[in-house]
Amino acid sequence: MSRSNGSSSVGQLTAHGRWKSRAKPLGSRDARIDHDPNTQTIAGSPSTDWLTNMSASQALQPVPLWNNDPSKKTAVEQLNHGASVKQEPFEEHPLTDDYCTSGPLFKSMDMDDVPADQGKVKDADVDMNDLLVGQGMVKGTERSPKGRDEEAKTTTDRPLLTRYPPMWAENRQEVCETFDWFRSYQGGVYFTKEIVKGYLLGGFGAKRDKFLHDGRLIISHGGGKAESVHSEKGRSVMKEAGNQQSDDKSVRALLKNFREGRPLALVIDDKYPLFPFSLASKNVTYAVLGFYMIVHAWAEYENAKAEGGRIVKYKFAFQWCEGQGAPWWFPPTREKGLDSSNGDIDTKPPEKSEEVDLAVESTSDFVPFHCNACGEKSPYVYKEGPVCLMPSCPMFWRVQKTSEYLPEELTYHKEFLLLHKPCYLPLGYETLRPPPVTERPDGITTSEAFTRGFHCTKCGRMSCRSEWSHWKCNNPGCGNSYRVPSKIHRANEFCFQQISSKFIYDWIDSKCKAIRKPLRNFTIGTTGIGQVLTIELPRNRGFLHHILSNSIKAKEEVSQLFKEYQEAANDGSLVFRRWPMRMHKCRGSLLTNYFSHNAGVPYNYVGGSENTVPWAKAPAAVLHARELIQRRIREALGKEIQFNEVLSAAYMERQKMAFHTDDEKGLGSVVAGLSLGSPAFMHFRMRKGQNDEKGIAISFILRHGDILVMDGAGVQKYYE
DNA sequence: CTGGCCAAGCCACGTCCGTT
DNA sequence: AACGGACGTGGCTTGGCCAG
Repeated sequence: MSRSNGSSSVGQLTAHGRWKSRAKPLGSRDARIDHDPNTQTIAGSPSTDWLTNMSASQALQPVPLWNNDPSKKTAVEQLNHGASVKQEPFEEHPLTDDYCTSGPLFKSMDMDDVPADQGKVKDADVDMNDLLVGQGMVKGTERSPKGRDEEAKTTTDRPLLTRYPPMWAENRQEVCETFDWFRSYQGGVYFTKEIVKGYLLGGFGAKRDKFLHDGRLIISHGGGKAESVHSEKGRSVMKEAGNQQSDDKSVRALLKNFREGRPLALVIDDKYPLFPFSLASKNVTYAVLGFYMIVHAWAEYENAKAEGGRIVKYKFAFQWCEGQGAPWWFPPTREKGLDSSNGDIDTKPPEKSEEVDLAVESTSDFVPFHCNACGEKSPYVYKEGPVCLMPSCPMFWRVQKTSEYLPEELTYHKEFLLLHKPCYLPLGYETLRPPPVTERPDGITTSEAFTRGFHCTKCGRMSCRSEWSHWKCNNPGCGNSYRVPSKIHRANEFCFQQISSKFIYDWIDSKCKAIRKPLRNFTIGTTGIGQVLTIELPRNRGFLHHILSNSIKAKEEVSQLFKEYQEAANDGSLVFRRWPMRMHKCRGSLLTNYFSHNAGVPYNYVGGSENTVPWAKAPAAVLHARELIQRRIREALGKEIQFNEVLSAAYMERQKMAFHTDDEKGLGSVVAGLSLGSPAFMHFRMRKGQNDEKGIAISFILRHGDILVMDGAGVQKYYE
């Protein structure tokens, strides 16, 4: 089944009780209590001092990393010009625009500049020193993908970074959840509506990729990977070699950025072979370089296994945008031409390539090549000949005199590798930093903004929101955290929220052959009346019981429970976390899209035993939830069930749990979920391999206090 | 031992359909 | 006609499982 929050700007909290055999508890994953969106509560742990070194008001200050206001020099610029290389403990700096870049990020840019008495650091400083990447060299050959060209090999022995990048992350989810300019979990080009916002330079380099002028000019093959095999109607089809890449959506978007002069953010990962420093030493997997402009875009023929032997690939030249200081990865001494003065070999970048030496900054316009055949202009890229670089032209990639294709080995035309005229950032591109999340007058801390990641102003690390109560920097040596105060909300605050739906309680696809039985009344306690709707699944696969919580007595009790959950989350006795998934396809760890807490037997699928507390240590709210679910099932269904696990899940706005089954080994045949807070949908569909209709078979709206019981092993066996 | 297949979550995008 | 939400599909990724 899958569950999603029905309303917007709400958070939810869910707890599920499941029954597992005593023998071997393996994970299970259903049953939850959803609670209201707006009321969301946040579990906080006041005992942890996440506000250390950072007051709430400070934390709310916008802190641009790359300041493009020319009247304000960035820290980098100041350093570059020899001003303000103060080495005060960064904790004492006011949190100004300059703080971020002149603080720890660049503190040990030049280790020789650090006064001797700085060796005696305060405790707090020790952490920050830990943040600095150690010096030394790293053998990078093992990281070089096969087929890398010669230039890549020259960078295999790369010095370590001497400081953390202003924005970096250990895994891709952290980048995508924190950095608005790159939200693509898979592709290397992030674009929306044909506008590219971010471009990832990764391990799949191409011949003649370049990293020049200290990274102010970068040449990379365009979006799209090597050969591409497309599947059409179940068959694998090799796409026609001709204009494969120009049809690529990401290439089209990149070309549009080029035409319209839109900047984009460049991101590198640790497999990018041309970056002159090694990111690997301190778990820097991804680092944001900064804003770049596409200054050249052209097509090339590339040899391929595909029929015809050649495919069209697009190449792009990116140039550093002015107004964001100098690139962060070079010591300021280098900018001043003093790079030899400190004699510190470890901080020196590798030898320049021949082409870099030849390249002198130029402000002249690049003279294009005019094609006689098609009349279009192309840049004069390679020494071996000016050629037409329009794939539609019959003279594409052919030398004009001989009509021969360009040779395999090519050398860049000298002038082509010069820096273009300076590229200035347009308005609206002031900062790459994510906007700060601010306190809301209604005390809601579960809106979508609160699900986004955290960019640490101390060490630059981007972190996912992994705990319900606050943000925490994932850098082990940093310890920075940030919390926005939240309120406890009552369930009836969410009553006004409606979810758009064509059904009131449930919906059954006629093709799935399930039978809805008549509404039945039952007795709650001695006087209360409850109602239950039962759906009988076909072929004896089991039952789905929807126990409604529409009597006053039932509502009172679940509202009290809802409050208990929020209080426990706030006082830290119940910690909701997002746990890494065991099975996923993204690089690095991938956290679930909801927060959870497990009690009883371990839930292996998410978190495993780490995510599980024994009953003796379970928060009272969890025990109460378990007791309530068991009692209500007894009253409504006449079944006596002892659940041996309660998984409590908390959802913020738009968070949800994907389709899954609760068929872990050791799980019993009954899994029940209690929803608290805002309404939520729960969907069931046939599992793969079943011959039944695809698509959602049965849906429920679960409102505050509703309990859904999945009764029978067949439910888990055939549905998800 | 190897190669093929599958997984969960997310985004981009196409289509359908209802509303403006 | 234009817009936008709902829904479905495809693609991406990488380690583990399983059949050959």
